Amino acid sequence: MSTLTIGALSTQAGVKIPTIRYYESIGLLRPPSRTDSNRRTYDAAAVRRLRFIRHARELGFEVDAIRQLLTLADDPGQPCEAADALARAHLADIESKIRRLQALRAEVRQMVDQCEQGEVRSCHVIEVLADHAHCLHEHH
Amino acid sequence: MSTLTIGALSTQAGVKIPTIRYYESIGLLRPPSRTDSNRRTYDAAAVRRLRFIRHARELGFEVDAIRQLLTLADDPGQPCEAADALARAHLADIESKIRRLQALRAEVRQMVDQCEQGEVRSCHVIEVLADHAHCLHEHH
DNA sequence: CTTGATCCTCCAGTCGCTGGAGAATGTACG
DNA sequence: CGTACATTCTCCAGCGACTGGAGGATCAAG
Repeated sequence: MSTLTIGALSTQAGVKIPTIRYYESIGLLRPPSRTDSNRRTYDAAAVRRLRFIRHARELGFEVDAIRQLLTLADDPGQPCEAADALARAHLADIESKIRRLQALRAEVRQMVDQCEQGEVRSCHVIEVLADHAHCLHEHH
Repeated sequence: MSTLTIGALSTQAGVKIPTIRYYESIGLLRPPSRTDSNRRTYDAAAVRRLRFIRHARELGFEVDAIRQLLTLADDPGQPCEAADALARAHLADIESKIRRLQALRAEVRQMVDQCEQGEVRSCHVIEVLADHAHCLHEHH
């Protein structure tokens, strides 16, 4: 038998059941056929599609980007510029997040390193938070 | 005159008005006194407190951590271990986020670099997403 | 036939805001 | 003094991407 319950799809794709229903509700997954008793039934294509989604989410793609990637994946004759552009945009996004976090790390690290474990009165952590002027950079 | 309207507090602390009201609603800012016509009135201490909050948020501290930091800052005789521990925990969190993003960057970069700008049929971006086996690492 | 697993829908909550509706004030100008 | 515009008030809904609970129906096994 090649039809799957939502539970089977969940385990095969590694995505929780409420999440699957959520994906359906936002149009990432097409509404599947149903049994007489109204239960969702899926096929192997649904497993592939859901794995694609899961993988893209794990790589940090937003749902909107995934929606576009799925449209592209469904239409194999198209040029792949669009997919490439989405991935490049995502890469740029990741890189900017890394840079920002590295700057934060420097600030917080400095804060922690200068703490002399005394009283709050003279705590560097508290001081830095209270006064921006202690910071490495003007703008975070 | 040393009392401020919410608008003045907003500009002096660099925090939007709805956000100030939100902070009050979640207990980060204490409910201020009011005028006869029910408008909030603040003083210089409120500006300092709100700047502290803003700065901590800019450094990526979660609201819950800020709540604890504020309690500590209000009680200057306490040992600063607790503040230090919060900051260290935050530093560890930032570092783990950086590591995770660097791993993602490697995956996505590889995906993008191997794209040959042909058709979607043979697009590396789509292929990688469709099949986890193409990835650098087993687990993201 | 009964038990327990699985499924259904609907709704509320998470986090940290953000913004709109609609009404009440405050301030400035003529 | 009136009018216009700015500011404030409260309440409520929405973002993104889920997560989980309530309450009820159905299925599979013993």
